[in-house]
Parts: sequence; structure tokens; C-alpha cells
Amino acid sequence: MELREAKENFIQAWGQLGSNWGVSKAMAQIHALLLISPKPMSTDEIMKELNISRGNANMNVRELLSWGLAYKKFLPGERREYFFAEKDIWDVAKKVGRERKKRELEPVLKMVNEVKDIKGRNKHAQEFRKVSKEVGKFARKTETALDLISRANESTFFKWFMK
Amino acid sequence: MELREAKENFIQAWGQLGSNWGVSKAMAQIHALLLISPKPMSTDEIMKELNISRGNANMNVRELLSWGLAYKKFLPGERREYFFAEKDIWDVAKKVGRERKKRELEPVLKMVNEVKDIKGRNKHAQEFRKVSKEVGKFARKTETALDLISRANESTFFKWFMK
DNA sequence: TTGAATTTTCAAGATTTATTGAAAGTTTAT
DNA sequence: ATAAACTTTCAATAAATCTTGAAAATTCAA
Repeated sequence: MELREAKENFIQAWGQLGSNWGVSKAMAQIHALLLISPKPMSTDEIMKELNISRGNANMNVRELLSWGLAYKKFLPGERREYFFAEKDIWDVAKKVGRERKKRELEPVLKMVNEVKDIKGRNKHAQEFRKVSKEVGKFARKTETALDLISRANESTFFKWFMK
Repeated sequence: MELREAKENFIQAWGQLGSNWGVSKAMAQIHALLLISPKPMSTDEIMKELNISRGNANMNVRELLSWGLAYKKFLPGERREYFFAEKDIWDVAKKVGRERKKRELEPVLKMVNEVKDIKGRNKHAQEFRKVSKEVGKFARKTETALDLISRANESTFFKWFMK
């Protein structure tokens, strides 16, 4: 396979992956592009390569920076900013996990905490208390596990399972 | 807090969670509704409770069934179908994980497999090979870990981390 | 069979989310 | 201070996704 075609596949698959997480396709595609680029890229290069607008490129590069998935690089004698991706895949996974925890787990924890003291003694109230308590317990354990994972290194993590 | 308000919160939070996974809001809300219901519910009850159309209710109930997050129950002397949720939260997590693996991990595995033999000796080709190999390695390890998790029971799973 | 009850389908419409592009803002060199 | 280079913003537009509702299909009892 030619590099051109492979790049296209890689970028499309990564974009698809992004959509499945509620990450914009452009953000995931820029990430893919930077991941496979041997050198930092400017906004203009990104726009051209992916056929997206300046505004879109800029907004999604900022988002990648805020997730810690890309970094800035200033080239000597150059005014414009260049961007490069975090290439340690374990680190990428941890950073994505951290954002997903923020968006998925935390709202659930907040909610179960708010609803835990419900009035009523009928079946509906009892079932509600039971289920929301279970959900809360599970969410807290998951939070603890994610915190441990985010401090572990890759080989430690996989050894937990493989033994 | 009154049950009515708490239910509303629970259903909204669950719907939000669903959107963050690329699950339709209605599907997640029906799931929430069945989770906290002490008895199986019919399509008509679901429609009424969530203010959604028949088509929407039907389609998303089918989807819940296909994920294994809800089951059918036939009540004696009743023609219509009733549905109830899987209430074991660990089981819910495993089933959601299985679907997400299908939608997120498998396409990446397929892609890295397709692009692994790339032509070229220049920097771009070399970087591409390197990154896609890393991604492939990580994806395969993650797949193995998920398979182990999906066979484990809850306490085994959390003990892996807590010790 | 028939027809009433129920479920399923799917094109059209509604909603949500992402993207564009041009204007405004900022920075830097001179 | 000015202007060119570059970045950011955001209202308008486009694209993707979800929902509706009514018609078609199915099921079941008589």
C-alpha cells in the first residue's frame, strides 16, 4: 500500500473513533495527522492537508492542546505556531481517559449524590433508592480504578490483567 | 427530594451520559426508566412517561434488547410486550463495554492491520510505520484486557486495582 | 379467514452539532 | 506608531443525527 492511501485510512479511522466519543471529527483527524507527522505542523498545513477551514483548524487545535494531546513548538525565526502530537500512546490513552471521566463519570456521581435522599416508602421509591445506590457504588469504584490507572505506567497496567 | 424530581434527574443524567457515547438520548433514557422501574413496562407506558413517539420508543427498545441491557417479559393474558432492564450494574458495564469495543476498538485494529505494510523509506513513511505499529500494539493489549475483564466478576476486577 | 391489537418501518421533518469564512483582535518587526 | 503576519471569534450555514407519525406488516383470538 502507498503511504498516501494508508494516511487517508488512518485519518479516517481516527476521525470515526473520535465521533464515537463525542469528539469532533476534525479534532480527531488533526490529532491523527499530527500523530503520523514526523515534524510539527502549522495551522495552514493542517488546513490544506485536511481541507478544513481556518476557524475549524484553530478551534480544534486549541482543544487538542487543552486535552494535552498536542503541544506547541516555536521554530526559530518563524512567527507562526507549529503543533505536534503526544506520541506516547499510553499517555494519549490516559489523557483521553481523564477527559472522558470528566464528561461521563463526574456528572453521574453528582447526580446520584443529589438524589440519594428520596422521600417515600412505596415500591417505586424503594427501587429508585436501590438502583441509584448501586449506580453510585459502581461509579465510585470506577473512579478509584481510573485514578489508579492514571498514575500507573503502561506495563504495570497490563500486568495487572495478564498474570 | 421528591421521587418525581429525582427520577427526572436520573433520566436526564443518564440521557446525557448516553449522548457522550454516541448512544441516542432516547435509548439511554428508556434504559434509565427501566432501571428504576420496579416492574416491566410496555411501549405505551414508556412513550407516555418520556414523551416520545411510538416509533422512537420501539426502535430504541429493540436497540436495548440487542445490547442485552433490557429483556422482554410476557405477562399472562396480555398481548403486548413488556420490557425490563438488566439491573446488575457490573453486567451493564460489561455489556456496554462489549458494544464499545465493537464500535471503537475493532475498526482501529482492522485499519492498523491494513496499513501495516507501507511502501517508502523516507521520514514520513518511517514515522507512519512506527506510529501505526505502536497504535496496533496498544489496541491489541487493550483488546486482551477487555476480554479478561468481560469474563471477570466485579469483585475480582476491582481487587486487581485495589491491592 | 377476519379484524382488532400491536409492532415495525421509514420518509419527512426537527433538532443538534460541526464547520465556514470573514471580520476583529493580537503580536511583532521596523 | 504602523502594517504585515498571524490568531481568534462568532453568526450564519451546512452536515449529521434523532424523532415523528402514519402506513404497512404482523400476530392472535374468535
